[in-house]
Amino acid sequence: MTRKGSAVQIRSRLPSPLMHAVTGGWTVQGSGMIVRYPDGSEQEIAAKEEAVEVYRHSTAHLMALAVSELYPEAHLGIGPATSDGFYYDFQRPSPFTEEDIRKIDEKMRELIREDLPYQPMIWDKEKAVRFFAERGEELKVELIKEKAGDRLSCYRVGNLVDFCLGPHVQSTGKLGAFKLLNVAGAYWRGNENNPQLQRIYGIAFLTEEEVQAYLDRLEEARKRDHRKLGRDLDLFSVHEEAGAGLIYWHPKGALLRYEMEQFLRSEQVERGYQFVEIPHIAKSDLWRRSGHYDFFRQNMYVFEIEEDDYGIKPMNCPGHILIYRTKLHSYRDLPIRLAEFGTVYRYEKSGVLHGTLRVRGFTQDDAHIFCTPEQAYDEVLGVLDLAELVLKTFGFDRYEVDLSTWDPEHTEKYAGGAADWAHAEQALQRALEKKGYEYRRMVGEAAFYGPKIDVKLIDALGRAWQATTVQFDFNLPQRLEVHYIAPNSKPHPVIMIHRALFGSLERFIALLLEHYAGALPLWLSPVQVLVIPISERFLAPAETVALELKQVGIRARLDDRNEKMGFKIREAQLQKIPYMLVVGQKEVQEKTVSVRNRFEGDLGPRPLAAFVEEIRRHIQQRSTRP
RNA sequence: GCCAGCGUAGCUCAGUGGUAGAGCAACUGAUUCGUAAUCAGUAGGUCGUCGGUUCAAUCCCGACCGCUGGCUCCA
Repeated sequence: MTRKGSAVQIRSRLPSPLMHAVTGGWTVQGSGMIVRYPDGSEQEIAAKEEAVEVYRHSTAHLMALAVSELYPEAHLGIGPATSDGFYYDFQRPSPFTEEDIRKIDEKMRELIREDLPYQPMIWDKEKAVRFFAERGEELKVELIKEKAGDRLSCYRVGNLVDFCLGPHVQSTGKLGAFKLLNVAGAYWRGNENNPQLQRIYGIAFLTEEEVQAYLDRLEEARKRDHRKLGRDLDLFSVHEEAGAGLIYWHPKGALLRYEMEQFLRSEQVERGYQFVEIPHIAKSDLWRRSGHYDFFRQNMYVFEIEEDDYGIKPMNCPGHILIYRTKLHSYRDLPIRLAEFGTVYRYEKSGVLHGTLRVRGFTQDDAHIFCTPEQAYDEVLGVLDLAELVLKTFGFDRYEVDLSTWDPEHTEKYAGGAADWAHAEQALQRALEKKGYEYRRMVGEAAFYGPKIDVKLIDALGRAWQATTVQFDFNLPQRLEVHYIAPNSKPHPVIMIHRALFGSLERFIALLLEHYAGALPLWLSPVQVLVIPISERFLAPAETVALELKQVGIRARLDDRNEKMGFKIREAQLQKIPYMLVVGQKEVQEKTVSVRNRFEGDLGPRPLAAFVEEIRRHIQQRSTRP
């Protein structure tokens, strides 16, 4: 799963919207779970992962049975296991209330006590279709018609019969460690145009302890929620009167962004990137030519100035292209790498907004690489190298890598020709393999304009969010005539690679906060050192200490409030300030400061110069700890 | 956008068809303190907004705004 020396992790194939499974604690040989296959045969499952999946799936059936008994008017959708539980979709005229969920939970436990068997049956397709049609289970009929062969399996538990591949546990008495969590609307078969069903989510594990552990972790996750940390640490705010999905960065948050930008700016300059700046709005002429009005208009904010239509930029690419196009470029000039911390605005549906993870205005650490086809592979590799440095520097060791390719069945949906796509995919794939990353190939997941590599990071609740992205673009160079002069002195279309490493600063900061539970690495901490005089009598020497720290570029603050030291330390701890320096009688006499670290507590006194040396080293090295 | 839940002081949360409370934070004063909360006092809310029902609405109903968990979509 994890390649030696790298840190790639692929999550289970059916991700839950909630958290990952709690693992560990499984010591017995074999799972001890006997499952029943469609042909009636039984077998003990050895692997815990498989056992728990069956357990969850059977719990989903149990829930469907409970629902069908309590609410006979409810019809069945699908009910799979997820990475930490299960869900089942129901079609019902009135929504499930929280009271309904409680009743369903109770009913399930009652049915467990009845120890009802899961009985497999092999039916003819015709019989199954008739059976479900008679029961009014039209969704099941649709599924069977589409998915089943001539013979198919169904399972009966109580009065519930479900079209299902199995296997299942022997009887409901084997189940019990579960909890129903919430109800959500979910479109039938994931299509927005289909009717919306009601999905009931639950968690299920092999033991009650694991269920509890999961709930505890949910509670823990709430504490590292970036929205809470952002407020508590005074980093950013969102304002109802100003609009949803628009982030206001406070001084401390802005400082964090500044540090991140400084870091990445210098790394990019070292690697031959050049920084540009472009306006935030452009006339519709540009968006029309770029194709954004055809493909992205529903996400754009448009308005009018003196009878001309304008659009706020949803992407930086056309702007960078305008700069590239101001002169003819020889193949000798390439690659040209134009970078910008570019703020873009996109209309996002209100229901998808989420803290700073999904917003309507955000700043990308964007760059566009203009190169020749021959240079593409090296450029992609260079981007991946830099991406790895970024993720490592910020302490991320858990991420997913996807290679999104086009759908070869529907090539007409895409810009660019087959040769372009093949060449680009190969460059991406070769670079991934060179880096030794384990990745998932996502066929048909490419943008219409080109294939891409995405790196996704995981939030506190286990949800994956795209950060780094490397995308080829066959659309813009063509539409906006982006060329270079080849050795044969003819213009050739340039290869354009769009890339972002943080993805967006807003999103990356959210993930960073959740990753560190707010205790940001020293070099990123808005306040690095808090100087605490023991009482007002030592205000003057403490002030001197703070001043000396500031003079050498350390972000130090003095807590000059008339409070007890313990109180100040408590607040500093809650603010996750990396170092606290206590100054009192002893320190003044001995010409030292007493150092306290947020993780290690009191480290004792030492000369200020020694402390400065140590902390500057950590800052310079961008240590992720302390 | 859709489904469900929620919106009371800066924060966390009580509460009621008869115009609202606690803790923390803030402010004032006292205290001058040795590694996660010193004590006392003061002030602070058109109960998200707008409409409706009612003699009377923070509470009941509706719309809108915003937030949360999903779905669809995405950096």
